[in-house]
Amino acid sequence: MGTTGAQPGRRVGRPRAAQRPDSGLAPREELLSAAAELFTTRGYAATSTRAVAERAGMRQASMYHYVSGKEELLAELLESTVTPSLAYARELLADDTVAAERRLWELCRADVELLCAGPHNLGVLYLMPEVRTERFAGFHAVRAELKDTYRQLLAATGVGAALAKGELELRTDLVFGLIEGVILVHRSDPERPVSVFAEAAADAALRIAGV
Amino acid sequence: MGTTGAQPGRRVGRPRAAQRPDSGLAPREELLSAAAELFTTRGYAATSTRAVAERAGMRQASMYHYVSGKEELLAELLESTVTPSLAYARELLADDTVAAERRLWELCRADVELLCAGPHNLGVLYLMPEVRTERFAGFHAVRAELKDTYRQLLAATGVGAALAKGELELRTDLVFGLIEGVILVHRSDPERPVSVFAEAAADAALRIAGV
DNA sequence: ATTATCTATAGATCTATAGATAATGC
DNA sequence: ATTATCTATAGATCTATAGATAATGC
Repeated sequence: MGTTGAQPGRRVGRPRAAQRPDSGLAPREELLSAAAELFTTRGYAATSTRAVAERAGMRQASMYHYVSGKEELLAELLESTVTPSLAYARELLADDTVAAERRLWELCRADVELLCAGPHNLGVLYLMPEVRTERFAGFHAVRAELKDTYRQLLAATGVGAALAKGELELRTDLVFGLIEGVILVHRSDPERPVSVFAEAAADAALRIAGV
Repeated sequence: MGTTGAQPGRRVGRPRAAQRPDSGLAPREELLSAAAELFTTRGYAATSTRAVAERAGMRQASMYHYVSGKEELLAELLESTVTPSLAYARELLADDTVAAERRLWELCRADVELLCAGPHNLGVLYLMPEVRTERFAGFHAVRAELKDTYRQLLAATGVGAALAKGELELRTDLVFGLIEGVILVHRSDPERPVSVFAEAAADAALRIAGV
């Protein structure tokens, strides 16, 4: 510990120019949180390093003490959303005490919950054109594995087992697309309680899958 | 005519510095087409006026002869996609010789077709954070009307008539969200023939609606 | 001495305007 | 004369680095 977690009072290093109420977050986390808010609301390219740093309570140049630049912030935010998803997906895939239909439903529900939860709608990051570049290959790899787990779960259902390869792919794409696209729905009415919404989306996903 | 439509050969005004094979498009259309390609692939903020102008075959400054700036290009692209949608939606809403279920399906199908068709995936424009700003109020207004038409069609179905208000809104949001989100699915596999894909998406939408 | 910050700034953009130029039209 | 372009550029960014500074740690 030590370096993480903001200690109150006596801190090493030159004091910040504009100090603000202690957020309790370590500087790097403050930066990530600021980036999450700004990237999701204004977009990645439209957000300057100055805006991120200033919102995290430090000057623009100080940011480089913690991260190599804007790209690193986005890469980390992307991976931090998709990695827990994949971990849970694998757990579900391995658990054959529960029917595949039920596990697929649960995966959908959990993912919507994850994407819509948190103070900022991290899911919208997935939709940004900038994310498609090679720079975020790490994220893409994890995401592809997640999608493959969806496919395997779908194939394990009664209906799925009977599908031709192309048809299975299409349905996987539709289900996965619905789950990721559902962020847009959430954005259109953020008041709706996430848990109810996540269940409705999971129901919808299974209907789309034809399960 | 006259000012629209590129005449071959003798054209008024200083010749272009770098002339290229005549696209057959009027300069403004060339700019819109260039913007469509760049905005959809790289994102709005990440696309410079220079990139747009140069791709349209003219120098950066010349662009201002035709448009007031980047925002106008985006505004026009947005409205040009949603307006035909709304026109068709109203036609369907008025046509009571066909069952509401069937009309809703047809609207979904046509919208997916429209969003995915064309050389560039215009639908992804809807997803960009920049679009949420006041500047694009015109687009938002038309889009809201389109969504309301979805709602009315859904309410006119056998199932829809029986729904409570909140439930109807949720299903409208899910259907509308699926249709707009489906762009992501298309993007993940652009090879799939659009017409087949559009029908699959419309099927999925009705299943989500519970119709 | 080490650390976390700061200020200052170089160099690379990017947007929008001013004013020149090279065609056709009359 | 009118038009469509061009070149040039001012002014506003924005990113990333260099080097100074103000704390604590030893």
